[in-house]
Amino acid sequence: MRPTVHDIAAEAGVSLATVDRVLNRRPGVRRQTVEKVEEAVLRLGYVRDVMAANLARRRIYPLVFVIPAGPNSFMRVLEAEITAAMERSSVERTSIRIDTVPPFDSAALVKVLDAIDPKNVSGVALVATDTPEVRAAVDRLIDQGVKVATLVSDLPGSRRAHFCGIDNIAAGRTAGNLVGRFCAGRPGRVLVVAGSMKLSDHMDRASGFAAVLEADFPDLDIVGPVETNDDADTVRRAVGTALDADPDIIAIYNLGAGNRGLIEAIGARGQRKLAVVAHEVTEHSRRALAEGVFDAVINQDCGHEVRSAIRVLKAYADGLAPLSDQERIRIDIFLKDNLP
Amino acid sequence: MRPTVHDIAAEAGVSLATVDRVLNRRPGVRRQTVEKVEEAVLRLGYVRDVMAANLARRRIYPLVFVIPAGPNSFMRVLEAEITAAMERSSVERTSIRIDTVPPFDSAALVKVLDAIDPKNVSGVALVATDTPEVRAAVDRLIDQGVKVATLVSDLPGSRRAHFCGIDNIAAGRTAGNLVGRFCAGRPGRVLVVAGSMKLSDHMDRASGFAAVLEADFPDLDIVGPVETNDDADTVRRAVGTALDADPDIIAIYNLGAGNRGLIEAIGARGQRKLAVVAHEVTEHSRRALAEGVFDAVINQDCGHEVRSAIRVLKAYADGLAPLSDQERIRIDIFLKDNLP
DNA sequence: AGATTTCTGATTTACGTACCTCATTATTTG
DNA sequence: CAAATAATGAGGTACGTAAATCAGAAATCT
Repeated sequence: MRPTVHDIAAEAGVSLATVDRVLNRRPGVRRQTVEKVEEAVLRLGYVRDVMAANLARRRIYPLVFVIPAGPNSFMRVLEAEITAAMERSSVERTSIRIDTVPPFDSAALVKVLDAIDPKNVSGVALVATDTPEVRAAVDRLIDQGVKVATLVSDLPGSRRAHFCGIDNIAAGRTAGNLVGRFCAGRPGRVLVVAGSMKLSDHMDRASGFAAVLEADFPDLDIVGPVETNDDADTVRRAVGTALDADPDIIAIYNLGAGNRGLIEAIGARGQRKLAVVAHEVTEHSRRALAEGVFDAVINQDCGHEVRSAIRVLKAYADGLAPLSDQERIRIDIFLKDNLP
Repeated sequence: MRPTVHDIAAEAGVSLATVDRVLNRRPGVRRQTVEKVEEAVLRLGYVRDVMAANLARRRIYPLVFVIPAGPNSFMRVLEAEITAAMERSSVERTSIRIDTVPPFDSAALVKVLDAIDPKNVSGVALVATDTPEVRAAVDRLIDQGVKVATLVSDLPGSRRAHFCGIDNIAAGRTAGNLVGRFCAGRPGRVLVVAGSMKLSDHMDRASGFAAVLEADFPDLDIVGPVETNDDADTVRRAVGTALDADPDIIAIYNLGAGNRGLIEAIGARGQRKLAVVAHEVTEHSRRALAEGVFDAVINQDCGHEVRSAIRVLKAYADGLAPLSDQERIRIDIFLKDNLP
């Protein structure tokens, strides 16, 4: 049987009330006594029964997800996953709110973050735009006791508790390896399409991709990255222009969103044989894979990311460390055969 | 506020005791009254608070994992993951036991399954050898009220509640696609190495692989599958013999274990350029990937599988349906760049 | 009708923790 | 040394459910 607070009280030779005060960091206990209790906790290997604790304190975890608005399919899937999590909220004792902000607008993001009431919110997960103002706003939240996790795109240099997302440098490297192999020694140029270099995930992918191409596939040269603000129509125009201008482009790596535009641009130039690697399994990219327009899609499981964010924020709110292994998000590679 | 048993009692106009009898399927309630209570449950949208319930009934979930003994790295990693889960057992209210059985020995497996006491075990997860006797033993367990999940290798035709593993036909197809692309149009033969055709996962992979090669890469012919009982030395000898005998082998797909033997056989014939795809990230395959001996490794996250098995068995023991999305195990593709 | 048997209600205790009040004992301060 | 303050103990209630007991009501059988 695992020990209970009663066992701790007996072991430490104090009353239940004192144990409770120590465990919950309430004042009114002498340092000596605190140590006695803490030793007893260690000796018996006591761990708080989180279920009983939550039951007793009628704990609910008010969480806020801050995600970009707009037509970006991936973000809409992410939103759907959050909505799905909201339906489990009564079971999981969470109370989840979604705040959407205009994409690529760090001022708006800061405003939303500053509007969060730390008294009624225990955790915030946000898709971060990597600017100093956002970093400052996040740190302000943290100073007010709110636990913060970044989602999809990290905020390096901030004090966020956790990043729920993939290693984007490695993702870029993976894309480089795939593009290189799919080109199979054929020399040429690779068009790189990005959303915005203000997103740390896009930055990282671009640099990982470039590093692999330079090191392992010297016959392939990079064109770009072209910035499109993740807008499909911009992607379509940019890719079209680039393909028409440069007949030596034999591969495309879209490290951002706007896959619909990419598919349209390629479709309009059907004769051309291109190796295409993109990110995120969505309605569009899934079809493109199945039809052979895309060769591979690199994916992050955003359902996993959302669930992970919730677990992590709850754990931190309880003062616990999350189970690191379970929270690592994989870099998925999807060919048409292993699509889920 | 979510409704409680008290609300149900009031709504149905019965006492708490009756509600309890209905909810826990205890006898002694008239059909009419049962219906009244069930209607009230539906009307109020009552869901049992699993935490409070477990607290009250001092619920622990005694689970048994039945896995193959022997040096198979993947199985040892699996075992390590189960051991890791055992350390969380006090928090997760589980009590986990591992039973190991000699590999490929369905008689021994049946014996172990039959030795499981249904009174003290609520769930069993097993790596199944696909034979009629095992199927029968599993169904016997199920008839005694034990929840059963298959792990890694499924048991088609049995009444197991859940399969914690990947779609192995799709995994084989994925391997076929990778091998085909890595050969880049070069004609030749592909050596297929398997563990045992008594494992449904190996069967499925072989058929998926063959289907893709036949359909999409007609220039590649299959040699094998060679059966090795997942023994590394057997793999080494078999691959060595095949390579020496047939200079047209340009690729190898090892759909079973024994990667160490494969690496040794390839290493001893260093001059030969081969596309190699194998399964499962282990110490050996990881190094082989990093060193360029393997080109890709298809993986199932066995940590995820173990955690999933536990969640699923607990859910079924509580009479709940598991959260299907979270329990789907992905077919991971690993290149050297996206190794976790 | 009376005797059973089958339901149902009322009430209680327990699970492990949180949190509250009130009383009591150390310890420090003036 | 008395007064003030800090530290601790004792005991209770609550969370939502499980499970048990016992008494009484209703249905069924003889």
